[in-house]
Amino acid sequence: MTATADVHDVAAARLRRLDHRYSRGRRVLVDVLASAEAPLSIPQLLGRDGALKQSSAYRNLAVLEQAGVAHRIVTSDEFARYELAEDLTEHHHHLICSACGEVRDFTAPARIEDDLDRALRRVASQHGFEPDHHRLDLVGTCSHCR
Amino acid sequence: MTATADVHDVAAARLRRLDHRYSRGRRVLVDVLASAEAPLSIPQLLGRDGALKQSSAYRNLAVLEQAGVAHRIVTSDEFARYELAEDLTEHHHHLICSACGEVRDFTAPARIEDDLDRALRRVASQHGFEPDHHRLDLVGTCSHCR
DNA sequence: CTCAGTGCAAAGGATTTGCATGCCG
DNA sequence: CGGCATGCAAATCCTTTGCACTGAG
Repeated sequence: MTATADVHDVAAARLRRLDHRYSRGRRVLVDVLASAEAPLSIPQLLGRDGALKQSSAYRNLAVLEQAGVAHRIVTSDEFARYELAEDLTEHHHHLICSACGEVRDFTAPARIEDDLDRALRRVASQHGFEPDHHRLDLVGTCSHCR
Repeated sequence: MTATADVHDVAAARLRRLDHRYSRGRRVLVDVLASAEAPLSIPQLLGRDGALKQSSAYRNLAVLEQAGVAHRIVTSDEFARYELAEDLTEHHHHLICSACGEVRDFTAPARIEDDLDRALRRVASQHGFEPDHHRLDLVGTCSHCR
């Protein structure tokens, strides 16, 4: 599977749908996000590819998020972090280190996910709430900060 | 039950432990948080009690969080929000409206929670991660914004 | 050609901090 | 009294925006 190529195809298509171009800067962002093992902050993104410029990165990440290509998450950390949209990766959750702010991906057993989804749908309907997605994070201290 | 009084006692004790005083401003913050049905942003807090001053509120919420009395949460919203620490309320989760940013509390069935805890503990140990707590949010659109 | 995308520098805005004053212990 | 707490205003710092320029279609 040429997963990365697929991601670019999808990204281009989703941007086109909103009359946006899949420019070099946006492609680089998607590349970096696709090769990351966890959500990245803007400083981290800029650090991973010197061609990225701060203001353009902010702008393009906003566009990518609008288009459903990228997803923005905030921890208690000072920076927002970005990752590829879930349907471009796989459903996963985050280990968040409250000491250093780092985030790491993990997946939960399917049975847990299923039960959770069912329960959340029930709760949502009780509150007249239209569910979009759930967010499950484990907050604690990473092995490095212990 | 004089739950609110208890909360103040606990708050005072936890602050004292760090050589901090349970001043008037801090008491007011705890009062407002205790009577709220959801996490509140600083503007919301200031609005609920005119005696609260912005800079002191920020400072005192930071102190209350350090002391384990209050808990800070961030949504995709522009403001951070505060609620009482979980052991002063009861374990709950949040419905987060991605349209207006409002947050509402809900609780999940005990079986779900138990399964989740077990699964998360397993995942954490696999990653050499020291778990503190989990965070489960349901993101979507509230009845008001639909 | 035209108009979205880019990059620099300046502006915004939530949060933090300096400093003089007030108040609890 | 001594030191933390307070409040105003000024400073910070992540993020957004204005504007002139570049590049994709």
